[in-house]
Amino acid sequence: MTQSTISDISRALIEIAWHFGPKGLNGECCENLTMPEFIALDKISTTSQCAVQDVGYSLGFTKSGATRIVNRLEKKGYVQKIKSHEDARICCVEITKSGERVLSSANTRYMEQFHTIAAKMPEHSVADTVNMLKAMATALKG
Amino acid sequence: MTQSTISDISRALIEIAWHFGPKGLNGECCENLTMPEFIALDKISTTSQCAVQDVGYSLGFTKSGATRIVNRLEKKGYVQKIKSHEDARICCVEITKSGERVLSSANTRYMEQFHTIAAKMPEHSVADTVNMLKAMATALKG
DNA sequence: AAAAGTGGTTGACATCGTCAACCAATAGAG
DNA sequence: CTCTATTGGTTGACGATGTCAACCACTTTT
Repeated sequence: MTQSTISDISRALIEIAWHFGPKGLNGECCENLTMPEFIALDKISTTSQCAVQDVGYSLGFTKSGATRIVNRLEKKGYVQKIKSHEDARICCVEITKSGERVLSSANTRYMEQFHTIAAKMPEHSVADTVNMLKAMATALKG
Repeated sequence: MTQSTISDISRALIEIAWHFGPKGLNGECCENLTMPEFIALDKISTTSQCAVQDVGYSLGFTKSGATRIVNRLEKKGYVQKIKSHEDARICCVEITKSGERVLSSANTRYMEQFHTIAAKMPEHSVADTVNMLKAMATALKG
């Protein structure tokens, strides 16, 4: 029992998580966007009237962590903070044109990565693989 | 084009990578083991005469990063460094009993997580899912 | 109007990995 | 056999990133 204490399935999950995770893809998703920044930017782009804490929530960060990541994105010119008219405490975070561009570019990079991998899986069709991953992602949220 | 700039497949991959990655599972795989430590420990447990740099290589870390992570594991009592007899420059890193215990426990936790997810995927059998993930992991290495 | 709650920010801090310089040991060339 | 180049590993300084706790500003409750 000295060798191979962990199972294939754990190893596979880890491999995937590591490759597509914060450290994979050379530690950056696209240009100067880290993985958490990518997730944050996606959240912001798909949420109208996105409060700073909403960003933190989707990343599992504290609210101060949320402030920091939004500030970083703002400094890079990818988002803007605008005070809400309804409630002056809330900052609505909005994606800029530049942010949309970089988000779409990061997406492209992800897709390329995925297709490179998918091409190396002769036993599985790309469509099946995609379906399974989507199902898994859905299951993760539920 | 303001909404939803990134595709479902990217989103699914990110979801999975984030959940099973360094930040997922509450930021720790098991007890006081981080994700990179988990990977390192697995590498060490399956490699005989494991040099410090081998650990770094499997994580994509520099050699100084490798030293640091091995030291952390050593401080926690999960590995031991032993000078090689053949080449006195090399430290052979070996897993301890305590290390094996924690590795196996982390593995269990991973498996539980996976099965919870798999149970929520009615369209896909667990076996199919496992096969696909393994195929993907293999494709990643090749 | 006072008290309690909520959104956001900030300073101090811990963690973690890199870079570059370094030491020790080995291997190769003459 | 010695001198040099290479290799494995460590360390100090540093940058990046997230947390905690205290704080301010604005709202809501009483």
